[in-house]
Amino acid sequence: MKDLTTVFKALSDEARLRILNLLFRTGELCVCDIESTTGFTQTKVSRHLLYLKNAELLDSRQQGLWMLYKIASPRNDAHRQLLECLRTILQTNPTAQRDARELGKNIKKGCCTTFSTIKPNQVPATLELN
Amino acid sequence: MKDLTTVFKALSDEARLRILNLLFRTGELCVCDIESTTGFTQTKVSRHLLYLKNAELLDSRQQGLWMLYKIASPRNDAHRQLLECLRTILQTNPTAQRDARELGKNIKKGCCTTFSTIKPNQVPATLELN
DNA sequence: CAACTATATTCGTCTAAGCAAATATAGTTT
DNA sequence: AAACTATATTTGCTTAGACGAATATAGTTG
Repeated sequence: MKDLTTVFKALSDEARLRILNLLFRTGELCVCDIESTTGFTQTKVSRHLLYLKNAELLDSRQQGLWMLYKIASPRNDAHRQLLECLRTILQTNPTAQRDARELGKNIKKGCCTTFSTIKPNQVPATLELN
Repeated sequence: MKDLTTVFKALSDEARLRILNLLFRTGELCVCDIESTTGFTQTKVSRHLLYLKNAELLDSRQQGLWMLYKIASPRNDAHRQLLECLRTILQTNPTAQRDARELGKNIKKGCCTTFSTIKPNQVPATLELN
């Protein structure tokens, strides 16, 4: 039960839900992309990413100076179901949709995501403006 | 997004998850059934039930002196998916399973659940002792 | 209506967790 | 190696929320 409360605690904060949403809609982002899209301070983004990673909601890998984060690959069926549930819920959330549009602008301007799986010329449909 | 964090905050506490689990496995319970099964104080059970109800995770109805709580009926698709996800996750959790067995004993002894939908002679399979 | 019972609420205390600013760490470039 | 950059961690402060004990409320029974 300890694990479960850890996961839900990680989800019980607006900043963390917004960060998760960006990652659900892109695939992989560095800290500064999240910073510029949300307007959060660097400390705040970094702290919350750690929180989400401890709850096994995110995986990360280092790419040179950048640390790239993405939604965790599912550990088991329950884990997979939870992640799918989150994706669905965030899909229809107004704040989450607004952030997605903002991220779309950032990517088109060509920010750090050039190091990530998403290139400026490959903006996914869910991020398109309008 | 405010609503979402409210829901996950409600889920981010072990006591509340244990209470939810009992309700997923029975259908409807009064406060004192939850008290005797979990060993929580009356204040604690009552407070957490309110928390869960505010998050629209529970519905309640009054039956004489007793207040009966049950898992909320889904408001929409996302809500339904979340509740199903929770049910699945709790199904395989060791603590949740232990509580279910404890509740099974209580029901067989015939506690307040005689006022509820579950009668001592109708203990559901998921609550059977071995 | 008075005693009783199940549940809800208030109160005072204590711990967890959020935040920004400052600092540390580690990879990169010159 | 020195300057630079992206990210992580520490520090000190402040707020949210968990708890039990005590009390209030409201339905029930005699």
